[in-house]
Amino acid sequence: MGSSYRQFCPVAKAMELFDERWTLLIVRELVLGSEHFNELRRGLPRMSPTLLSKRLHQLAAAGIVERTTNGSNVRYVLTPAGRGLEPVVEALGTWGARWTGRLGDQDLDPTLLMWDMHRCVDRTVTPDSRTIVQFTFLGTARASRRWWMVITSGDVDVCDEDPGFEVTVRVIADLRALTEIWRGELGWSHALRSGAVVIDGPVELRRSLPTWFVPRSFGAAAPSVAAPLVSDG
Amino acid sequence: MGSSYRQFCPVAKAMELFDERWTLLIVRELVLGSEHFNELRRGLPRMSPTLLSKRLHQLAAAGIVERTTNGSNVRYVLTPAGRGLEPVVEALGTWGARWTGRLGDQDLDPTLLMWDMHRCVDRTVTPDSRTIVQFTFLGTARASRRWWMVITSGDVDVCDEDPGFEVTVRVIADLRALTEIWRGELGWSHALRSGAVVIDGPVELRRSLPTWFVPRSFGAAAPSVAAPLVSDG
DNA sequence: CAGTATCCCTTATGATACTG
DNA sequence: CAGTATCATAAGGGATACTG
Repeated sequence: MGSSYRQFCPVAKAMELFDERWTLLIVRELVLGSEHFNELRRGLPRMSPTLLSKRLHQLAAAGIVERTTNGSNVRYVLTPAGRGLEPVVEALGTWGARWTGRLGDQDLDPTLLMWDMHRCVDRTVTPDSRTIVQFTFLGTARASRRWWMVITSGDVDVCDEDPGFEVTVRVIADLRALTEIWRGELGWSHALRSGAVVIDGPVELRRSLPTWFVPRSFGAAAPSVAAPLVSDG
Repeated sequence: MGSSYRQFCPVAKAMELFDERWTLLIVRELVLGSEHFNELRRGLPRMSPTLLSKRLHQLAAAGIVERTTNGSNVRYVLTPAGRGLEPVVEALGTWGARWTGRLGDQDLDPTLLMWDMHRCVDRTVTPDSRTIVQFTFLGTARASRRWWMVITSGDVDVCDEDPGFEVTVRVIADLRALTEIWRGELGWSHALRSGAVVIDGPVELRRSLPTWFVPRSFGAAAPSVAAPLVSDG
């Protein structure tokens, strides 16, 4: 943990734990349901494994995370204190959605977007049979341009290589547009009308696909209406 | 501001601003009503003026604070975006009060406690005439042992030198005990019964003094009932 | 899968003294 | 009162390669 502020104020005592880079984002990932080291890495791709490891130890020492092993199966789980952070993450997300302004180009990341979306598929509204959604992003480096999401009744997977199954429905999207949809700032209908996103496939799937992905994004409720802050992108 | 996380997540975008040391504590001070540079310094005594200045500029650049000058009078005021951080500070404070465990000795600070208390005097319940409360802390370095709070109808001042007025009521307290009272973890009545705090003066003032100070501490509502985290103090 | 081991280097920030 | 200037040190943390 960072060094002490030497203040009795509860805000200061809390921030002693969270004023270090990445810490609260790990908590966010855990709140969102990640449990394994490499799951966390996928949600925090810019973080070095060394640092992630260090932070997890710190969080465990602080009583926020518990590391449990079951044979060779390692899991990180929030303790009650860790779950108590959900309102903090929520408040930060709400503020960030409201006041943080337009995303910089560098904040757009197809890998992260696919990872985030794949864990928020509502399988009560997706087709019963195995469904493959192919995503193509425009204006993105070739390597991370094309993605496949394989939705089965038991699981959702994403990969950047053709899994070989026949594609059920295609999504061709401007990366920023889909990201903004995901953040709740842009509506599917508007994006489809403007052509920033195109859905290609059987009509009933084209219709329902926008309901398949249910952002658990914090603060998604409040699309920014008033003037946001200046972006420093 | 700290470097970018390169994530579109609103929590990450928010934490780009707040994962640097002191930043959110400055916001806390502003929320609590400090406006001038040296007021902020008093609430953040361990922060160097250079760093405070830097942070204020960062907060201004981020649109959270506005610096206004009126002749030679400089004020820092939260913008709407800054005021929007109140729920964040609140959530952190609530979490900190609930889960942060027993204060370390190094978190106890009579100067800070006096500064914090003096701005939370409820002048609707203090005597009408000028009232001087003398605080004496036990087990504290001589220099910061004795304080005078001068409460008038228009103002409240604290100083660590005898202002020369006749003392109206005396408070002799264990520093930790008064700090815990202030945090809402310990009741006045309990502290008075145990002798950790003694109030000396006219009976009606002895009775009412505990109501004079109304903590605006965040999260003071929830004295920690369940097991708090291990303190690393 | 679940991490460690290194290495380097920027940067953050604490301390102190000074100025308009 | 409201800050700047300067300095030295420690760390924080990014990148990459490697291990059980």
